[in-house]
Amino acid sequence: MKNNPTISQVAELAGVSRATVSRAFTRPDLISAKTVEKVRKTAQEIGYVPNRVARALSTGRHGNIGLIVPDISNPFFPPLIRSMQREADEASFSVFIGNTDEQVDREDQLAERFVGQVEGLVLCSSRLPEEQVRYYAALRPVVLVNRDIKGIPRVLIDSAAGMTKAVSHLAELGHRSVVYIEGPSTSWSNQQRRLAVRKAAKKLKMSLTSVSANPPGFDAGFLAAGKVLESGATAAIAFDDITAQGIIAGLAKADVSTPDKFSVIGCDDVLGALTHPQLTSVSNSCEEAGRIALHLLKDLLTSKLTSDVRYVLETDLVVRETTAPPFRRKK
Amino acid sequence: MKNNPTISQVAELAGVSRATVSRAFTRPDLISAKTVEKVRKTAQEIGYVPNRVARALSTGRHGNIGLIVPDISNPFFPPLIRSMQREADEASFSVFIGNTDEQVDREDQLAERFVGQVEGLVLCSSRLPEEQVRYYAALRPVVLVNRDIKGIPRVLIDSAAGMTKAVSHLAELGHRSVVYIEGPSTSWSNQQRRLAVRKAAKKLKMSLTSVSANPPGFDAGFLAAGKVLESGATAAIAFDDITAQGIIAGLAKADVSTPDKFSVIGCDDVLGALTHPQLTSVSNSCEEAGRIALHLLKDLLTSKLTSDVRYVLETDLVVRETTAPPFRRKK
DNA sequence: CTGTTAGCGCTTTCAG
DNA sequence: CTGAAAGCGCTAACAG
Repeated sequence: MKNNPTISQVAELAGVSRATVSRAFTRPDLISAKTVEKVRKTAQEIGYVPNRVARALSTGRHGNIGLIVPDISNPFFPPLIRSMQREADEASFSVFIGNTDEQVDREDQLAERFVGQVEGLVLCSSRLPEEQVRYYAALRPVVLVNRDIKGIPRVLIDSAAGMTKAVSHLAELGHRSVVYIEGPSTSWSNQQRRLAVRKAAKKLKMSLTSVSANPPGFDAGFLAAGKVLESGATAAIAFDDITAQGIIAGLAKADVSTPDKFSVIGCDDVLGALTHPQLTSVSNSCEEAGRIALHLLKDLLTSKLTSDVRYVLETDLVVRETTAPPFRRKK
Repeated sequence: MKNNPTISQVAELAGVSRATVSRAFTRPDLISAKTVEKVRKTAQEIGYVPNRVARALSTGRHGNIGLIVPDISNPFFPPLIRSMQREADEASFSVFIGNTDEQVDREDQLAERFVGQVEGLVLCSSRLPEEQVRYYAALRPVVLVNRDIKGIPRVLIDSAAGMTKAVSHLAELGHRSVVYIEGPSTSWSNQQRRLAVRKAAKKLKMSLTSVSANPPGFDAGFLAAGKVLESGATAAIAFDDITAQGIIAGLAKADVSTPDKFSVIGCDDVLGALTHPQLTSVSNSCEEAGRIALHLLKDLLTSKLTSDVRYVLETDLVVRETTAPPFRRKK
């Protein structure tokens, strides 16, 4: 179990050279069928499995890539990881997964650890300083998801369109005052979302305030509910779905029901129809993002990528059950 | 970007031997501080990063492990992956992630690909035939999660205890009639859960019926709501949380609110506090499962594991807001 | 403290 | 079609 059989042992037992054994596994077309057969059989017998590390050192290729995400428990990421994985498998790539728990130093640490043993890196919602990202990008091909750095291939899920629609939707329902619940200030996504909401509100002449819920999550949303109420708004748009749910729970605690007395819109649409009432949310195409990111990385690895790629995925509003006309509070 | 600087280049530029450069990175305590400084600096300048592949070949250790799960989008797994990752990081292990989409051949393929480049493997809910699992276990240390194979270290999540408590909980609230929503009939988990519910109901002299929701999921639960109502029960225990949410939604559609008019309990506790009202559920401690699995693997790697380990994790009931005393329907 | 010398296991020309 | 030989980049005794 510890010392694995090597190519030499197979060679000796099969009565051939090491080169032949090697070829039997990598270029079987180059040697006679019966030799392949013989080699494979004896390999099987002694439990020989090619050592990919040695192979990698020799060829300079190992087909491993690294994927770093801030929080795998955030339902936004699993579909992305899954689709990326799938795309990776197609090219027989193995993927290292790294979870940073939203901490920059852990992200840096993981990237550093990965960079010496991968052909390329995909950084999702990276919180690393730009120069640090560039450092890694200089070492190995890097693709970014939801982080916009010029010169580094990136796929961005642009919530702007969806957010704009969200504001319009609220306006149509009659809301005049809305509050935006902010995510991490360093997050590109948050910046996009905030900006879009701000613009739309201005255009529709709605009043806008904002409340922070950082790091985003159910608890942060729950805690933010008080301030949301104080804001005097009649509707909230949250940085993400989980935070939105927290707000709904927090409001309920204060006897403010959704959507009768307060409207709430989430973002990312990761909960789907799962909750009750079902959350109105800005959908994203994170599966597609994963697929495309890996595609870009593959292209990068085969030098097929020449120009600066900035792939933007649009979003849309999915209206469900947490939005309704505003409730006129007395007093 | 393609040809990375090697130890030799650093050595030459720094005017030392390759061994010294190597030591500057791996055993800095063995050489003078100023040499370390000098080496590190020139390395930095030319963008040298130790090649972990070469290092691995030389030392025979690379600290990589493989993790294979059936479906990363199933909310059951992310927390497990996350805790495993965390535990792995502590020992500077990097983890390969593999998603099988519940397909045996993909699982086999991933395991085969991983086995040549990892120190150990963790297989979650493996669908592989036992002999195949044993094959991999002979090649590399393997730890199983939710798969019970004698002789291979495994951690099992046992829903029985939690299910029993769920039934008791309902009994204490005053319920006399409960309905169990079945998952896949071939699923070991479902069998285990159904059996536990049946036993507990019998013991507490409660009447029990069952309704199928197969394949489990939100829609199946939603559709099952009608039958749940017809059953005459006042409470339901669902095979999993998602199905439970579907039932709640289905009941709501029929103007039966939870928990005032009907109590619902889920299983797996993957939704946490996310929903409103928050779902009462049977927790499965999958985080702990991940942590322990990795711990076992580490022990296995350092030959600290002697006897056959079969670690069983108990489950517990997490009472939240979807259970209440029974509503006495008129008529 | 630092340099020299062998490999780790595999692939890959280059000959036969 | 198969073998011999030369590394891939790094580490690890063993000397100095």
